[in-house]
Amino acid sequence: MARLRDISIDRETILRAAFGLLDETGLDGITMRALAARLSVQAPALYWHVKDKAELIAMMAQDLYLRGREECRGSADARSWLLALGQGLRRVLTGHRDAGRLLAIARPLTHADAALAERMAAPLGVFGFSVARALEAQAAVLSLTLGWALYRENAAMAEHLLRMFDLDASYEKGLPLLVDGLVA
Amino acid sequence: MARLRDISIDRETILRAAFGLLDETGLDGITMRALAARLSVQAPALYWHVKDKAELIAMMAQDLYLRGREECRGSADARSWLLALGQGLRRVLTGHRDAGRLLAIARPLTHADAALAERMAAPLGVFGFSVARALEAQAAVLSLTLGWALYRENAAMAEHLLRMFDLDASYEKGLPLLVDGLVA
DNA sequence: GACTTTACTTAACGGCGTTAAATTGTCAAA
DNA sequence: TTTGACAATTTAACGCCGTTAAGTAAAGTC
Repeated sequence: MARLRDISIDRETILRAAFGLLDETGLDGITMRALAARLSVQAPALYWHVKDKAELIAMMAQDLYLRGREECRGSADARSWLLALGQGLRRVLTGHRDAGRLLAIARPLTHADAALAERMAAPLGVFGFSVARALEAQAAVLSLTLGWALYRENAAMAEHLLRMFDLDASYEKGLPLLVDGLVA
Repeated sequence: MARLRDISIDRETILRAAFGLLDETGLDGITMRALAARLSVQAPALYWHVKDKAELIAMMAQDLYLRGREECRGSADARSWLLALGQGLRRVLTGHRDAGRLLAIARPLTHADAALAERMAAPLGVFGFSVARALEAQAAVLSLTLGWALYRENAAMAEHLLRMFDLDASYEKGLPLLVDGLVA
């Protein structure tokens, strides 16, 4: 497996390096050249593993979503599942610089078919939600969470405004309000 | 006033042209050269009126926010005011291509001081909200709305998924849930 | 050992935001 | 009525970006 170099790159190492670069330099700092340099490689080498930059961003977005959804497993009812979804994604998003902006500019999944929709709806289906209602509820929670993350990333605006109210505590308060309505 | 050309450009015409360009070509289509061409001008001419592209995007974002807030005026109580805020902004965002993405990447206002915070909180203050509670409530509504707009702009993802649930109707349902909790 | 495949390199292209410098038209003062 | 300051643009260019094309060396295959 070892070719020209002792360890060669693959999609996984590229993804990890991209998150490292994101945290250090922000979304604007993610360039193919900078990412390649971090992997001790020339920029065009990345195109062997990744179609283009948009696909890389989409990979990162999907990774964030999946990590956010991990916390939902084991929830006892729809209410706690939706709360865990929101808080899980929020924790993941606050854990990476510009993560909200990244999700905002990421291009959507290429193949979103009915099977995917049903897979996404399955966890809430266990608690008696129809597919449509499950997707609606998730969309609401994810929308609120993503919007909040974007608010939070506007640090300069938050600078003065955050002294006048607690954005994080506000989310903790707002999320249950929405979720309670969704499960009612 | 007429100089080299019959009509010269100013910040207002630039802003309008930028929205026209946004609607026709999307966020990626907004380049200083394309914007200049639309105004029959060379790109560097824009820098006489606008500091840089980030300022232009910030101007557009502010314009969207202000237009969204216009519908709130005349609301009789906090509940209807917050509902009007959400629906107003949502209507503005759906009226421009990539408007959500634009808000997501726009850099925050440079001078967000205590006076601005109080001005933002004033309308809800009339209905007995403290400054902190007013800012919290607005942040919640705007977060949900912005998040929803971003969802909506992912048309390809929506393509198949939207056949399984109605995103717009879902917002109409989700917003009151949140607002009812906020005013309770 | 010849041939293919994998995974990279070097070189380059066009487009981007932005800056510097030159240029042109307008207006006020001399 | 010429002169000079000023406003608003032009031309030219720089460095960076994503991306593609073509070349190349190591590893796998027959």
